Amino acid sequence: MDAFFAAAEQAAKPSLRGKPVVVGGLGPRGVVATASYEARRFGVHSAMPMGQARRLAPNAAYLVPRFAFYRSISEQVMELLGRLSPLVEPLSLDEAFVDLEAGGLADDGASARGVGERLRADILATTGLTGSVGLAGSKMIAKIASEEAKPDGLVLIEPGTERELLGPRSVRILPGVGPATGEHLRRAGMTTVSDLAEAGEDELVRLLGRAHGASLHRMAQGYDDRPVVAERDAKSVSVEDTFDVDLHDRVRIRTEVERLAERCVARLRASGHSGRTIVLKVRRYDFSTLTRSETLRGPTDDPVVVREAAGRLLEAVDTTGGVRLLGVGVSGLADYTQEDLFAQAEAEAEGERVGASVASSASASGAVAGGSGSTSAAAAGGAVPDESAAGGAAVERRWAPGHDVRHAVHGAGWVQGSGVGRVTVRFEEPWSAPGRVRTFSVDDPELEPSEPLPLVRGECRAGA
DNA sequence: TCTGGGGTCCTAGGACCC
DNA sequence: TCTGGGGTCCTAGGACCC
Repeated sequence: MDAFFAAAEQAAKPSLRGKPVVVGGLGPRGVVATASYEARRFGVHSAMPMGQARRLAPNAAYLVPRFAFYRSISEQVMELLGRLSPLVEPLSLDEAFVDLEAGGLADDGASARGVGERLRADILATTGLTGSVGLAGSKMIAKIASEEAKPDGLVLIEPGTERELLGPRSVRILPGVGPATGEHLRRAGMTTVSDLAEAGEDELVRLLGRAHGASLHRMAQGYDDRPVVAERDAKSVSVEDTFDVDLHDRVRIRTEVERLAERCVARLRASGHSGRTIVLKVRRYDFSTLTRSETLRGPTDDPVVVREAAGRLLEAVDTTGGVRLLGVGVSGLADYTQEDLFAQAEAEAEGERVGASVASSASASGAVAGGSGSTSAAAAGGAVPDESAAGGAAVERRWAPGHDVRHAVHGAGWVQGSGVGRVTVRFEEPWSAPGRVRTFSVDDPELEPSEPLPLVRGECRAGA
């Protein structure tokens, strides 16, 4: 999808079409998630600090991401891809590989091009958004082709022409070559793909390590036989927060870690997993980042166990100077249910009792299955957040820029901005002309948050 | 207004085991 | 009895991707 988040916002908000739109974090430490093509002309791009984007494009519309909305569009697009082939490998909300051969719909350039053009038309009809298609004989080349195709295009790279096409290009177009590897290669005198292709595999391995060197050597020849993989299991679940101002207070840091642990476990459980390794992540005031991890004897999805493990890991971290970011993750995932865990803990406890006293086996099983006993209630009480401090933030969230609202008299609209007790709303719908702006009190009883409207009007999309 | 959040994969060293 | 050769697991960090 082309400039996906920004394009989705423009589709939802007629007044933003043709205008620079920047979607990203609006706090003091936010970065750009997606810039519309209009905003890119000012030099704004993904991962840029928001402050820098505002200097470059002061008149752009700045919006927070609405992931649930983007996900619903993404599902529509992925459904269309699923009609082409059973082998669809999503890379993110807005990008996927499709194995057309496995779908039996295309077996040469002409048929593939036809499928690609029909797909683009279907995506536009279904979502109101444009997508770009790259067609080639491998994932790597198809990806490069899709980059070339953007925005709103289709590029087919005929098998056999890969090397001449890639040769003169920068090493940076190869997947897996980022800033560090690019610089590494430049210092070794290699800047183009053909430089890499001419270098021996041994030299690349010596330079970049076994796996990276070997794979880059193959990619530089235009050779890539990685299959399209439809279902891959998640390997980890994590949550993290960057704070608007650095945290110094050790007690506050501790409670934030505990809240992150709760959120992480909620997501872990929602995904139907448990995990063995708990990871704490700390980014300090100077941006130096460290992780500390602990592997349990068995997988858990118990919030108390994860919270306590994260807390123990924090004990060993020096936070003097301040903390900018905290994160908690769980890896070593297993798809055990809670029942399985209890059964497993019982079994292990039984096993331990055979050779040990009852007292020591009880503490051992606690270490495995978690302190789901007496510490639970106290810890849950301690984790209740201080709501009074979050009052202002709650108002901000309720009227976040870009979010949909409904007014009893004026109908559907979206928040253009808010502050000093006022909220400014533009009243328009995806299919309407650009609408008018009105301002209300933040506690106006006639104004309420609402769900995003579909971008394409009407129910019958299937015939598209 | 200087740097998000969610992931994946790889490497390297040490412990441990046979 | 001056020092092997694998293999696996764990931890920490780094590069990369969207």
